[in-house]
Order: sequence, then C-alpha cells, then structure tokens
Amino acid sequence: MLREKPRSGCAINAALEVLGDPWTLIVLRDVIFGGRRHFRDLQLRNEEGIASNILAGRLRKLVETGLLTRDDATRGQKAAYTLTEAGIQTLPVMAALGAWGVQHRPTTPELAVRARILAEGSPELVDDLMDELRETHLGIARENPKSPSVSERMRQAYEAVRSRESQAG
Amino acid sequence: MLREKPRSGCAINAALEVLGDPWTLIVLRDVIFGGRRHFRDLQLRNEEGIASNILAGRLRKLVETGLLTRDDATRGQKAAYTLTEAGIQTLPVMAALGAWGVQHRPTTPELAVRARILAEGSPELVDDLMDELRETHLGIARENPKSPSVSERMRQAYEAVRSRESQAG
DNA sequence: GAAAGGTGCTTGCGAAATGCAATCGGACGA
DNA sequence: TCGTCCGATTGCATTTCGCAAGCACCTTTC
Repeated sequence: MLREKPRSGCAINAALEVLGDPWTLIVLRDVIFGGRRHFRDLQLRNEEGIASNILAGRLRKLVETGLLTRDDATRGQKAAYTLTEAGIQTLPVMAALGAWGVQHRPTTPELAVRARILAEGSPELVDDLMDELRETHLGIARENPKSPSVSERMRQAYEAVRSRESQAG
Repeated sequence: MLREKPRSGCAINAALEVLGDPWTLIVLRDVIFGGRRHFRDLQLRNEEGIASNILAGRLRKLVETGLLTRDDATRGQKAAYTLTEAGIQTLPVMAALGAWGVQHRPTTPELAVRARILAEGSPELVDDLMDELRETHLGIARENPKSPSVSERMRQAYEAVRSRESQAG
C-alpha cells in the first residue's frame, strides 16, 4: 500500500505518497469533520459508500504513517481511532481542497457549506478548529475556548442550509 | 479515468475526484513550478520517473476537467499545455501539501526549499505566484510586478541550498 | 531528397489496486 | 446460549498501474 522508498525527495511528492489516493483523505475527512472514530461508523455513515476492505486498508496505512493511532483492542472489541498532530495538520490541505472544489466542481449546497465556511474564515478559523481537534483527540485543553466553537458553527450552518432546502424543495 | 457521476456532493470529495490520485498533482506541479509545457519535457525531466502512458492519460484528464488547455497541434508537432484559471488555483493546495510534507515526511533539502518558501511567505506569496502564472499562461499582465519574482526567488533559494550542499560534501 | 532524430503519444502485458458481496471469530447483552 | 454488534478478512471480477517497445508525423541535416 505504501512504498518503502519515496519516488523523490520533493515535499509535495512526499505528501502525495501518503495522502494522494482516492480514499485516504475521505477517511480522514470523516474523522476530522464527522467526528467518527470507529470502523462501523466510518463505513456505514460514509457519503461515498466506502467498502470495508478499502476502509480497513486505509486505516492500517494511516496508523502506519502516523496520522492516526488505534487503541489496542482485540478483534471484536470497539476500537477507537485517534488523530495525531500530523493528522490534525492535514486540515489546511482539506481546507484548500474544499475551497477549490466549491469553486471549480459541482457540489451540493448542504455539503459544500463547510468548505465555504473554512475558505472564508481562513486561516484563523482553521487554527481554531485544529485546537478543537487537539482537545478532542489529544486531550490538550484550549487556551481561549471560543463559543460557539468552529465545529458547532459548521453544524449550525449545515442545518440552516438543510432547512432552507427542504422549504424550497 | 474520471467518473461520470461524483461519489457525493461534498466539496472535498469533488476536488479529490479530479486531483486525488498519485500522479495528477505531480504533473501539475511540474507545469506550475517547473515551467514545463511539453510532453517530452514533462516526461524526461520528471523527478519521479512518470511513464509515458500515465502522463498521456493524466494530461488528457487535466484537459477534460479544465485545468489545462492544449493548443491543437496534430501528431508529431510540438503541442503546448497551458494552465487555466482553475489550474492556477490549485496552487494553495500545492502549498498546503508541501508544507505538510516538509514537516511530516522525509524530504531532500534542495527540493524542500520551495515548499518552505511558500509555507513561510504565505498567503501573499502564493497570490504573487498565481499572478505570475496568469501572466505566463493566460497573458494577463500583472498590476504591480515585483522584483525579484517569486519563481526567481525560488530558483535562487534552490541554487543556494545546492551550492551549500556541494561544499559540505 | 533521403536519412536521422525529435515530437506526442499508443500498445501489450504482467502486477497491483479497486469494488462488491459474503463471511468470520470474538465480545457483549438478554 | 442465543442473537447481535464489532472490526475486520476472503474471494473474485474489473480496473488501473507501471514498464518497455513501437508508431505516425514533423523538422533538421547534409
């Protein structure tokens, strides 16, 4: 799944060797924005319909490359995946991808609203969300917790678009 | 190569369906940072050793999705690829990926220097480089051309690291 | 004006990854 | 102890990757 030797020493290539496939960032997105930390949750609630073997492979790769950790639970137990600092720091990549996607590809309003919030509020908003993730996943308390939190603002914006859509449609 | 229907309406997914594979962003990187606009140039000078069929497929896909245009030259003639506005706007994604790669993956100093310059000078520097690309590829003159240009600064930084390296042995 | 070399690709083929459905062994609750 | 949930694994058909070779067309050279 992951090459032993990098194709080159370029930083962009180095990032792509870990993140550059059609599924890795999707899984990471669900952990970061969806707050999902269990296998079943990541599979069944995934928008794109990821297959279980693909998900299993990606989770293994993400743990290998140090973007996630997995608490050691034996087979059959509820295992939780946790973001590492390296995983949290993929957030600017997500924000940039989302901003590009909203502008240049077709998207649905409900799902695009998060990307728009991140793109318009960046970069302070991205930093705030990273701090939130550090608190949730790494147990590092925030210095200046803001209210409402970024994730709460995103959830509210998502609901607002949904209700507006359902009235219109 | 490209799906007809998106897997979902999510902006991040939409971006990944175009950019989320191991080669597309590598090709785009060589066009943006390497200034390469011809097939042979993109193939033979590529750091990662891209195969010609892979390159041909990616160039076709990039034209289809509107990130590049190709001047209509028949087979055997020198065809040039040109960035579109959508292609130019992948630069923030590149910068974010490069910044992550430098911090979290092994890289060589010569090739990482570009990513470091972009990460430290962002976001004004990224905007300047996008304006340079608009001038080179779209023929849109810059309002306030700075000297030295961003690409020139990058080239100089690359050379500086190289000579430092060769002295050190 | 024929030969040599450069242009952007295409083809063939073995290896690997993807995508889908079914299944599995352990833990847990009743 | 039975049924259900858990995180996966297995089998298999299809697609993509990655490498080497070749191809059609153009330009340059002598």
